[in-house]
Amino acid sequence: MMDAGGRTATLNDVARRAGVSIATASKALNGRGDVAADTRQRVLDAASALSFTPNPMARGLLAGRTGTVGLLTSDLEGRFMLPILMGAEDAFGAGKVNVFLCDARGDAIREQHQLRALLSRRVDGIIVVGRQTDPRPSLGQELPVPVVYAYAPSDDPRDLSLTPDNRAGARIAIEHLISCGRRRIAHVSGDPAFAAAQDRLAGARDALGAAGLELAGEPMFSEWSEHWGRDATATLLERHPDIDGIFCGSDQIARGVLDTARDFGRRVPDDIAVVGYDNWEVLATNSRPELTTVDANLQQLGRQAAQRVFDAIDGVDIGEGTQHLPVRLVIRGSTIARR
Amino acid sequence: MMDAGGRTATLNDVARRAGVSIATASKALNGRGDVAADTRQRVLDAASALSFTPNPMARGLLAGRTGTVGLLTSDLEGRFMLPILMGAEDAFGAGKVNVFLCDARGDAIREQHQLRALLSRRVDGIIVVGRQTDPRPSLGQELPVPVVYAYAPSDDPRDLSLTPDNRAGARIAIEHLISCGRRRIAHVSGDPAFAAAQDRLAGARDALGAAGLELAGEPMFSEWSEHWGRDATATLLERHPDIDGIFCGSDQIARGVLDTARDFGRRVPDDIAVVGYDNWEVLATNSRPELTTVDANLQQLGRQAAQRVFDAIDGVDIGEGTQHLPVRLVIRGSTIARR
DNA sequence: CTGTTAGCGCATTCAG
DNA sequence: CTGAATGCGCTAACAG
Repeated sequence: MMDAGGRTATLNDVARRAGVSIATASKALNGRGDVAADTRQRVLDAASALSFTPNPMARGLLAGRTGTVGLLTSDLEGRFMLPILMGAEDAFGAGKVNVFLCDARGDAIREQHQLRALLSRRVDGIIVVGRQTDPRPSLGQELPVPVVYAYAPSDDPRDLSLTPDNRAGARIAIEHLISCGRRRIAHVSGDPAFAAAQDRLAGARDALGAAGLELAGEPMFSEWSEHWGRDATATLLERHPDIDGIFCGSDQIARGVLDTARDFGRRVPDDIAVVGYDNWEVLATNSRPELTTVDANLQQLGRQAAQRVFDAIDGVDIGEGTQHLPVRLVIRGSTIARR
Repeated sequence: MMDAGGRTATLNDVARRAGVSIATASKALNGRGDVAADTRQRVLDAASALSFTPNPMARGLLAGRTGTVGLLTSDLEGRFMLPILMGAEDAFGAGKVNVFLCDARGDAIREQHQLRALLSRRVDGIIVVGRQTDPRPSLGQELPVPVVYAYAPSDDPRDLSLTPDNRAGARIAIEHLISCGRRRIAHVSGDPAFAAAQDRLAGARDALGAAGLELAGEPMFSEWSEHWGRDATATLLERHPDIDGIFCGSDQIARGVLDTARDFGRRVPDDIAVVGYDNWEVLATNSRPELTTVDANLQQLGRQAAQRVFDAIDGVDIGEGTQHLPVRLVIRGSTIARR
């Protein structure tokens, strides 16, 4: 990596060591042009002997590309950010692209700041990751690089946004409950101001309607917490003692639901089947019984977002509008009893 | 940002617009050398009119510094990675430094790969974040940039590592239980192969010994899960029905402990006080009762790691060896009853 | 097949 | 005070 002087090896060093010109060395290393086989080998040997790595700045200066992309998140804490980030990092890391991570902490001013920093670094593209599925303000159309929105869609239909299909997720959850023989299904969800809450309710009603059923009681909205899951279930079991299924707006809520069902002496899944949402493993696989839940395939979503940015950088038209990506149901013991 | 041709403005454009040479423009913008006040103003006006931002690649090519730092994590999923990452991003983001995120997925080969990528990008420094507090292989002493290890210390004492003080954490947890009047305290922890498990046990014994007490029964080790917390507690209450306090190796385990205590009709904290570890909020604040737990101040740790890298880049000697950073106890309802 | 030449955008000599 | 020239490390034309 460094010669005796502590300086990192340059193409010049490689060329000299191989006894060729700097241009030939460049071609040999990049497989460009025609280079004699043995010459190429000499260059490769010299390069590896010196642990030569091309300076991406010099390279980028020519190409006008930096081989970097910006990942602008609005909240690193978020449970949703991570799988997306991993997926993106995955897709990029495979190639020669590196990711600049910027956390705006959900602050619009700070986001502008970070955006400027990314642009001044000449990133080749940007992925914007939000923490909710509610539309967020667009970064605008005037940016010199392609932008893809992940999880939280942009409010401008000219942008490309990838977001999980909450409505379909709720549908498959309800269909599963119905296929388990449940007919009196209630819904306990989080803050009704969230698009996710509304979309999931809509999906649930879609599926119930298609089966000629209705929700047992009014949907119960409050907050995305275990506490609420517990409280809601207590109320629910009092008002509708005959319910045999509960579809929850999140795994956290579902955990609370399971707790209270247990306290009330209802067996899950025998008396009541419960479905969560998010497949937050630490919650879903540690409950009694383990939780059937909807997984939004977020890592996949992150990978796709990265792929779209790639494509856009390569000049491919990636389309626009909000695309709803498929989700999947993970079936565990809270809907189907273990043998 | 872009002129009519869609090209981003260069120093040349600024100079021409201001009617000066490119060298003068450079000096004016960077406050170097002597430039007449009105000339400087003309240049600044031109620059802002063109939204000029210096190309960091051209600049870095000259300076040898890039203003970027690499964050090499071994596992993005990890619950510990995040606060550290946030802290670091925080400390850097404040200045003119940006963070390259690399996830090695816990794979040594992949880590080498990422390391090369970071070095070839000429990062000015590197933070290595691990997912356990067990020592990890050093990246070596031959790197051309400073490296700081966070959470997982390096196994080479010549490296600088920052890791939470698990032993002290266990001590304050036990001291708190004792101060709550508990005398028969048991310990349920995770995988004994983890340094964290051993350090916490040692700290617990320190504090018990200092009070002339001993652990109630043998420490119980298995895995860091709710399931194990439940199973362990069942065994524990059978063998030692008189215990009045349980110190848990993690919040997950503590959740399981609370569950089983409840099943067995033991009131928390009246009959048994429970302390967790990690302050994983989603678990700790949603349990019944909420969980008293040890917080490792990870965000703080991340900030410090970033600061050390800064200092090292500036040529300050940052020392070496493993430094154990202070942790704190967060007291909630599982040890002190709510009024 | 190989080497020479000319920049990419910028900061820094050194002359004017 | 200002500007012309030099080079950071590399690639892409073109000559040889």
